[in-house]
Amino acid sequence: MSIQERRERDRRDREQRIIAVARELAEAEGWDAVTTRRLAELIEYSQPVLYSHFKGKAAIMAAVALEGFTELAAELRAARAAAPDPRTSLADVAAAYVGFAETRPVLYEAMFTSDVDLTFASPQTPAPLQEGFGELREAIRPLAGSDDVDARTEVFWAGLHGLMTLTRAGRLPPEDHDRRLAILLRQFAA
Amino acid sequence: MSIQERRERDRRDREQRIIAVARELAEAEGWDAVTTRRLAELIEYSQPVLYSHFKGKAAIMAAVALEGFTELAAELRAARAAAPDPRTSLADVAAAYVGFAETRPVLYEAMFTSDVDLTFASPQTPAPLQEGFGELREAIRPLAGSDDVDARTEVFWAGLHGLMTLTRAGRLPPEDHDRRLAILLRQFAA
DNA sequence: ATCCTCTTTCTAGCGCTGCTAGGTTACACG
DNA sequence: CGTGTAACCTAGCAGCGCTAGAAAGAGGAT
Repeated sequence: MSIQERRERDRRDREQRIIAVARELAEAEGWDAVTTRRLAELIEYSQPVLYSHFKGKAAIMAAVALEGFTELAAELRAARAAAPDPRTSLADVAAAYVGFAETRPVLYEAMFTSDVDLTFASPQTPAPLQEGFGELREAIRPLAGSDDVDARTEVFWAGLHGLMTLTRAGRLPPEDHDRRLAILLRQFAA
Repeated sequence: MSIQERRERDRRDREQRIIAVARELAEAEGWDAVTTRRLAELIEYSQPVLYSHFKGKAAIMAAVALEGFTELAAELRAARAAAPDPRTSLADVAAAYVGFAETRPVLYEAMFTSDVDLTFASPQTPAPLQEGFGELREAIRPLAGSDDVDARTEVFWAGLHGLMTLTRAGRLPPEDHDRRLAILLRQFAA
């Protein structure tokens, strides 16, 4: 038994290494630099080994994205927990979201812009995704009024996401970012 | 002179054909299907001819995107012009924006999600881009209150853009789309 | 200790991509 | 009717994601 256990452990370790290396490479040189050949070289195995762990390159990106969702959820939770009252809670959670997108742009890209197939808004949705959305929702809830909380959360999220993607793609001038965020917050705090 | 004129006209025609064919191919099979080889085959010239018109594939996509911006601006203008009073004008313009993104998703992708290098929010910004944004701004203006109109427009735009991209990427359930749009509109009509 | 088996891993290669160097063809002009 | 130049194409480079089939290695049985 122990031998097989060791093998499975080694496999899991190697899989983790693939994910970690893919992430590091993406963060250092962008997703375009993440090729199966370079990944193989970095993990010191041949290319086909990657395909014994993942269905393809997209699946590797999805695995990195999942890590991102876990971290984002943790940061949103921390921001909400640290907020003194519900009034500022939304601003703090929003700031955490924006901070995440700004400091980990490559991760954000894999999570939201690239079309890795992670199911959203469904029972099969992985837990970290639901948790992240949940933090946003709880920050919105006290301010939701008569609106459906989920729908209102989705709209707020879309606002944040739109601001981040348009700014990063050079569609919005970065210098006015804070002012725009303040306007968005005011719309939803009212 | 006439000969050279004819040649220049032919060149312009061919350049337009490249753009048109790229767009058709993208709309029929998606941007992944738009390869330089297939484009060359469709315009019945060899591959290098493309590079005598455009710096590379990205530049071809940018040209298609520019067509998209022109059409979007026209549709937004029409929607605003047809709106009876400023109160409904924003809703109509927003509906036109959403309609554009939904009926021409491939164009929308080239315009906003792919990173073609078109300068935004700058004096060098091509006219169609400025016009499209201008239509949104004029629809927002009567409702802006004390906010900076540009900033408020940008936030509203980000909201629309976020809703469209998240929905298209499968991050938001399509069936609640109208409800979300209504919430966004209410936030900005207040 | 040796053989066999089955898993793991690698080598090699397919068909594709964007892009370009260098040779060929066609055409306006003297 | 030659000639210089501009237009164009053939062929190929280096890279991509992915995979078939050979080689190597580890475990169990004799």
